[in-house]
Amino acid sequence: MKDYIKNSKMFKALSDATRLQIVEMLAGGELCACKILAHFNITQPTLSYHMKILIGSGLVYGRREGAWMQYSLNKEALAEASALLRKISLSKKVPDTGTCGCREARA
Amino acid sequence: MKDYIKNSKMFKALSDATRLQIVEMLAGGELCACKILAHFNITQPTLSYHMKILIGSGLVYGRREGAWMQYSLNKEALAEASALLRKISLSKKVPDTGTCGCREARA
DNA sequence: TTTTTATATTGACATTTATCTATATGATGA
DNA sequence: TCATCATATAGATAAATGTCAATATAAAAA
Repeated sequence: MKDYIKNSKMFKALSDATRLQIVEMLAGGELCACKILAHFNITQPTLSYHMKILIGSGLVYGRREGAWMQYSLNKEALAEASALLRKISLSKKVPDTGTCGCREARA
Repeated sequence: MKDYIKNSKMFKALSDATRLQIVEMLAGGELCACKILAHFNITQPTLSYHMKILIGSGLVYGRREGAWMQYSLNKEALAEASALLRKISLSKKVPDTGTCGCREARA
């Protein structure tokens, strides 16, 4: 899978305000689904849906502990996403060809 | 506006593979719309739509230069997004209360 | 085993998204 | 001014998204 597809999937997981808050909550350590649910005005199936997306993106791990689900961050994945954005933010300008070239390219 | 709403808007802008590629292209410096368009199999109105979203997210600047639109990165915004993810990826575990507490909370 | 608790899945639905075609606007050049 | 080029907007549409209620599944407790 092309990087920009994998990465866009990660950013998609972070593109929902609820999911972003969940990721921030998990920064403090592993949490049970019920604790996460208590912080939002959403139903249990909706949380389950969001967690599935977060896990599918690779940003979050889930493990069953008896009757409960425990969720935690994949910090490596977050660090990679951070590094990608940082690399772009630090990128150097490549000398360009002067003008735009739209007109010329068509002539 | 709450941070996680503003930030989720930024990540939403990056959550589309085409837009993510555009941001990566802009890492090399300012580009004219026509040059960006040439790299994708999308129509001009579709590109216009994506650029509007990127600008709305704060990640990209647009300026008109005569008949052309020149787009460039807001590197500060990218650095901020990167820093947010990095902060989360480096976060330390907060001592928890032991067990999950679902059962107890309900009793 | 039966009941209760925690989570997942299904199906429905309204909203948002990405895309196109057609057209409008804005700027250049003849 | 008129024709052309670059971009933006409008309207349509198919697909994806986020949400819920209802139900299924899995584990624990009685």
